[in-house]
Amino acid sequence: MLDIRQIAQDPERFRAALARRGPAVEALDAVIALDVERRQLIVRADTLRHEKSEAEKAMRTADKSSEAFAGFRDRMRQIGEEIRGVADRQRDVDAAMNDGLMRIPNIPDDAVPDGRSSDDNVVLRTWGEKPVFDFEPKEHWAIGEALGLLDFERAAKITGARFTVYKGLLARLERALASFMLDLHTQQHGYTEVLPPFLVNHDSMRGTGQFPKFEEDAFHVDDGLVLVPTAEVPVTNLHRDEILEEVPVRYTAFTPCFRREAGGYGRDTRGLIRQHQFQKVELVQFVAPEDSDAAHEALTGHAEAVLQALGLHYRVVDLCVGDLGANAARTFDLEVWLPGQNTYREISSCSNFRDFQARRARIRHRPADTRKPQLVHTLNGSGLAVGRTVVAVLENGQQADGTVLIPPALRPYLGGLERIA
RNA sequence: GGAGAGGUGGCCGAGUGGUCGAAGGCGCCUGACUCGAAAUCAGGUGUGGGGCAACUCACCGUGGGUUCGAAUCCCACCCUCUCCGCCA
Repeated sequence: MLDIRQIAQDPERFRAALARRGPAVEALDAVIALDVERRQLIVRADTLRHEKSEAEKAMRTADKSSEAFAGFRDRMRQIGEEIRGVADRQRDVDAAMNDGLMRIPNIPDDAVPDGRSSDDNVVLRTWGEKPVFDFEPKEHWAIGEALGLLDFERAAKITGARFTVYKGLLARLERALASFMLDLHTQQHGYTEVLPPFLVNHDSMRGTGQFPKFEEDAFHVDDGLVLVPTAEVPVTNLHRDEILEEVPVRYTAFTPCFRREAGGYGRDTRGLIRQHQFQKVELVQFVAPEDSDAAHEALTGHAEAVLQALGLHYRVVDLCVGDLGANAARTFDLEVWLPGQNTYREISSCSNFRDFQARRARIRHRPADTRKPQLVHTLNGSGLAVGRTVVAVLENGQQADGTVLIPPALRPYLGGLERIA
């Protein structure tokens, strides 16, 4: 959520920044108009309430059987009616303005490149090299099914499309990768491990910006709860409505993620790339505003460290405005090389939200100098998407004989196992 | 699921119809004392909104209601704790 006062103060700045995203600008004018009306109503209600409280002071000491007291009482009834009327309108206007604000996306950082789609993203750097094969590399589902360790058909039977059953060493590989990543982030990068609930309420979904715009993308269960689409939601909301004593705060969490993938019907129908349920190790940071750009670079580096340790070739791209998520001010994607698909695929998305989520979720800290609470900046990134890491390990480690070589760094987590056969 | 207790400022905790944005304590800030620190003493210290400002308004779990007036009374809901039942 953007700050209505900043918008009112300098609407042109916001208009220009949002125009880069396209049609989002129009919602801005409606919100500005509602804000003007809102302020007028506040002044009116405050004036009435002031008159009321002055009268109340007089009534405290007045003789309750006097004529003056009776006169006050009648006047007070009248004021009470007026206040109720103004307050009702105020509540409606406030709700409308707030709803509008909640639907306006974040303003992109000036550094975000122009562009309409992922084709316009800018490659910042590349690590490692494409592995060379003396045979035609297969795609991960072919490798997994040939080994008898991936079962899409039975998953479709017991649940439906876009679900998978992992078996044997592949199930263990997923578990090993998660442990490996969590150990790296907690021991080397200063994150505290968190195991949050996998169901959250609507307030949490609003706090991180998934709602109200993307309600149809989530799986809803009864009682108004929602299956988490990412650990970002429960972990960032850990500190909703709080004033943090110290920043930065860094959390990492391994959770399942559930997404309807509404609108993605034709895409990635085979394999593990686009599932309704997948697992992810997430990195979340709460930092002082002046530190968020540096924290963004650092967090991206923490995600990169996983790929480097696994020896997986990847590149880092700076998302253009057209590809940038609604809540983010800036996002760096990590794209791992998948030889079976002969392409780079997103395996991590590292975003700086600045105060956009913090304002929605009311997450603040006390700066040492002022002691006045101030909104923090929030950041998060996958470190990494575990299912897609399994894909990368399979496709990059595949051998001519159908076996898969395990990256050395991961072997301690698999009892020393060197290859999946 | 049943019975009971409770939700008040950064934290603990008092407050049962008006003089309560709220006693007291802890914590924190400033000053005194000290070479310095601790201890002690004095003062200060909630959050958010509106207004150029003086100033003003709201907020005691959430939402309604009663009343001239509600932290305080009534209703609904949410959450926490204790005991019982059930259960991985």
